Amino acid sequence: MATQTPSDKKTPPDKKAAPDSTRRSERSRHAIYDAALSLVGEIGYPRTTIEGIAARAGVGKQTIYRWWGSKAEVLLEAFLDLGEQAARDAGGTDVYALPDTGDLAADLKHVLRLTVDQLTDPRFEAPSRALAAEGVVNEQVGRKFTEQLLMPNLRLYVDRVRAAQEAGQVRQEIDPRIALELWVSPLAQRWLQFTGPISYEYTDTLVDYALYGIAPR
Amino acid sequence: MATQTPSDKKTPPDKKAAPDSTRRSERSRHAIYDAALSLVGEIGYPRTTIEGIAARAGVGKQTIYRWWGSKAEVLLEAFLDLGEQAARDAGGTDVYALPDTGDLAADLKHVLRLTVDQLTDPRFEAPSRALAAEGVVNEQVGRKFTEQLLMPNLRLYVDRVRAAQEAGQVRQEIDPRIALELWVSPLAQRWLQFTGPISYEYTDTLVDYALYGIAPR
Amino acid sequence: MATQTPSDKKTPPDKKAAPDSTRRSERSRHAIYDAALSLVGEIGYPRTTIEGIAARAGVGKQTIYRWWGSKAEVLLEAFLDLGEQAARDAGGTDVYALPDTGDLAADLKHVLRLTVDQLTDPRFEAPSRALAAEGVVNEQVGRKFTEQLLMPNLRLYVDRVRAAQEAGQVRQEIDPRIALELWVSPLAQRWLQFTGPISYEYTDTLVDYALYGIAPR
Amino acid sequence: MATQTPSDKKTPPDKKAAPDSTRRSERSRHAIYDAALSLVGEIGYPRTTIEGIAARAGVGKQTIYRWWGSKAEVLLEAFLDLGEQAARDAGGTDVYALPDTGDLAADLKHVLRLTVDQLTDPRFEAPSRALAAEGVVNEQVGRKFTEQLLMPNLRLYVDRVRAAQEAGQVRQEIDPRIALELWVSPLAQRWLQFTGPISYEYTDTLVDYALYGIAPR
DNA sequence: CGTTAAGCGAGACGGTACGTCCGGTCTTTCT
DNA sequence: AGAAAGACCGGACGTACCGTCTCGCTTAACG
Repeated sequence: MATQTPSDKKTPPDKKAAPDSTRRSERSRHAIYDAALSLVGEIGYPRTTIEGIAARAGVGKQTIYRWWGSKAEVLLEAFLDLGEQAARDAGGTDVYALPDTGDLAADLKHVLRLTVDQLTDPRFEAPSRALAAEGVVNEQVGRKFTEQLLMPNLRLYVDRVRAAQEAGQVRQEIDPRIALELWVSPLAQRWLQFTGPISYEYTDTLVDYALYGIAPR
Repeated sequence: MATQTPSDKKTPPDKKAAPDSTRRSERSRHAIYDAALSLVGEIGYPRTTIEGIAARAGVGKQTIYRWWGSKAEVLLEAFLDLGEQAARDAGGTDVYALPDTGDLAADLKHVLRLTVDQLTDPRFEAPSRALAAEGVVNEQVGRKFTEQLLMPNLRLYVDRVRAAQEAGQVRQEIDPRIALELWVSPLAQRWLQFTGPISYEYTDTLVDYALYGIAPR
Repeated sequence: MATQTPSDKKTPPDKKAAPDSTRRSERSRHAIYDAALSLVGEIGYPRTTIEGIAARAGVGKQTIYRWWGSKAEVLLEAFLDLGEQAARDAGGTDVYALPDTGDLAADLKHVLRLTVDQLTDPRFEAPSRALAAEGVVNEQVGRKFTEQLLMPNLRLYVDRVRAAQEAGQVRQEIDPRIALELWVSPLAQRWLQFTGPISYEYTDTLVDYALYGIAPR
Repeated sequence: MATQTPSDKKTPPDKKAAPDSTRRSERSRHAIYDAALSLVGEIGYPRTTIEGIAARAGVGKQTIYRWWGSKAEVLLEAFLDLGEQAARDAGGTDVYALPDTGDLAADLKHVLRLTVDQLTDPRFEAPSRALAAEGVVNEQVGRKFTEQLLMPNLRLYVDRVRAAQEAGQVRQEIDPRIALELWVSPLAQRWLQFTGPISYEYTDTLVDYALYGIAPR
C-alpha cells in the first residue's frame, strides 16, 4: 500500500477489471450493511440470501456482486462497520482499553464479565456466530474474521499481561500470547460449541485457575 | 417408538408415518456414509449436496430424506460411524483411555500431541471442521456434535484429572470439567479459528501454564 | 434416419441425458401452453418471458427448460396444439379441405376470404405474427414453423390446382407449387410487412391476376 | 415537428429536452453504424446488444440512447446509411432505375436476378433479415422499414409497369401496385420464411406466370 | 477570450430475466 | 414396504443487459 512501484499501481493484472471505487455509492453500501445485519438477526444466516439483502436494501444484485465476493464477506464488512460506528459513537477514546488497577485478577474478571454480557446480547449473537461459523469452514473468511475482529481484542490482553509482568505479577518467562488463551479460549469454545454454560462465576473461576494453576501451590 | 399398537400402524396419528427401521437397507446406509465423507473430502462441505451424495451412493434422494433430516445429520452420523469402525478395527479396548503413569503433566502432554496429529490429519480435517462449523450455526447439530463427539473425549480428561486429585497432584477444590478447558479450548480455538499455529511445543506449554498458573509461585 | 443400428437407438450419445417422456406431466404441459398463448396475447411476444410463463402456469422453470429449448419452441408447440385441438373439436373431417365446385377462381376467392378473416382475428394474430418473426431470424424455428404450420395449408392449394389442371382449367406445364404463390405470397407479405391493406377485394383481384395474367389476352 | 415557435426551443414543454443535433458527433455516429452492422453479421441480431455496440464503437451507452430509441432503430439507420453510401459510391445516378428495353418480361427477369444475387449476399442477409423480423413484430419498426427500404424499390416496379401499360404490354385495368406483388412477394416469402429455394429459374418462371396467368390462353 | 453549456466516454446504479442448481415432495416401478 | 429413479414446484444462484444516472473531459458558441 505505502510504497508500490508505479507499475503495480497502474495495472494490477488481475482477471476482472476492478470497479472504480471512487464512484461507489455510500448510500448503497450502508443500505446493504443494514439489510444484511437485520436479515441475519431476523431469519438467521443460512436463510439470509444475497437476493434478500439486495431487495431489502433497495439495491440491484449486481451492486453487491460488484463489491463483495460472497454473503460472508458482506456480513463481515457490515459487522466491522458496525464496530467502527459504535467506536465513533463512543467518542474518541479507544473502545476497549483494558483497565489497569494494578490487580490483574480483578481487571481480567471485570473485562470477561463484559464479554459475557456481549456474547449473550442477542443483537450481536446472530451475526457474530454466523461469521464465526463461516470462518471455520471458509479459510479466507476465517482469517479475515480473526485478523480484523478477534486479534485487536486479543492484543489488549497481551498488553495487559505484559504490564503485569513488569509489575511482577506474572512470571517473566510466560508468553502473554498463549497466556490469554487460558481464559479467552474456554469462554469462546463454550459459546461457539455449546460445551457448557456461560456465567460470571465461570469466567471468574477461569481467571483464578489461569493465574494460579490447578496444581497444589 | 418401540411398542406400537396396531391402530398406530394403520392410521398413524403422527403427521408422518415413521419408516420401519427393521426393513432398512444397510447397503444403502453405508453407501451414503461413504459418499458423504468422500464428497466432503473432495469438494468441501458447502459444495456437497444431498443430490450429489445420493448420486454417488447410487441411491434415491428419498432414501436420504427418509432417514435423515439434513445434510449435516448425514455427515454427523457418517462421522460417528467412521469413529466406531475405527474403534472396532483397533480391537476391543476403549479407543481412548487416557494413560495414567502417575505424572499428570506428562500424560496430558502425550495425549495432546496425539490430538495435534489428528487435527492435522487431512482425512479428518475437512469433515470435522465442516461439522464444527455447522454446529456453530445450527444449534441442533451443534448440541449433537458436542454430545456425541466432543463430550466422550472430554470425559476422559475429567476422569484423569480426578485421579490426579486423589493422588494429590491437583488441588481438591478444582472443578475438573473447567480445568480441562485450560488446555483443550486453546487448542480447539487455534484449530477452528486460525488464531495461531498448532505444534507439540504449544500444547506442552499449555499444560505447564495450566498446571502451575502464570503468577509467580 | 430410417435404418439405424440398435446401438444408435439405445444410446444416442448426445450430451444431456434426455428426460423420460413417459413420466411427463400432461397437466403441466397444457398449463404451459395456455399460459404462453395468453401471455403473448396480453402483453406481446417480446415481453413474454419464460419466467412469466412458468409463474402463470404454476410450474417450475426447470419444467419448461426440461422439455423445450426456447420461448419460441414453447409457443410453436402451443400453437400447433391449439390447431390440433381445434381440429378435434371440429370433428373427424379434415380441417381444411379446399372446396372443388369446378370453378377454380370462385373456390380460391372463397378460401382466401376465409384466410383474410383469420389473419385479422386478434386471437391468432399476436402469436402467429410472433412465431413468423422468430422464424425469420431463427432458422431452426423458421423451418419448423414453415414445415408444420405453413406447408400443410399450401399442400391443399397444390391439390386443388392439380385438380384444375386435370379439368383443363390450368395449363399442363404450370407448376402448382409455384402457382399458389401468386396469391398466397402477396397476401402473406402484406400481412407480415405492412406493405398494404388486406381485404376481400384485394384477394379477389389477386386470383384474377394470377389466373389470367397481366398481359393483354 | 416542422414549424416550432421559439418558446418551444427555450423551454420544451415536452418531457425530454431534445438533444441539439448540430453538436452531434459524426465520428460516433459512424462508429456506431459500423459496430452495429459488424456485430449483427458476426453474432446475429438477437445476441447483439446496445452495450456491445457501444463497447465496440468506443462510445458511451448514453450516446446511443440519446439519438436512437432501440437497437432496431440503430440497425435500421445503419442499414439505410449503408445503402446511401453504396449509392454515392456507385455514382450520381439512381441506384436502381429499372431498365426499359421495351420488353417487360426481359426487364423484370433481369432485375429479379439481381435481387436474387443481393438476397443471397451474406453481407446483406443477416442485417436485413434481422430488420425484417423485427418489423414483423414491432409495428413501428415494420412501417419504417417498409417505408424507407421496401417502398422505394417497389415504386420502381410501379413505374415500369405503368410504362408497359402505355406501351400496350399490360392491360389498362391492371393495378400496377398489385401486379408487382405477383413476382415480388413470392420471392420475398421464400427468402423470409424458407418456403422454397431461390434461383434465377424460379424468378424467370414467376415473371412468366404473372404476365400470362396460369389459365389456358 | 474566457465562460458556459452541451455532447461525450465511462461506468455505477436499480432492475428484470436469464439458464442452472438444488431442496424437498411426490409418483412410478421394481424387488 | 423400502428403494432407485427422477419429474415436479419452488427459489436462490451468479451473469448479462436494460435504460437511467452521475462523473470529468472536451469542444463549440456566446457574451
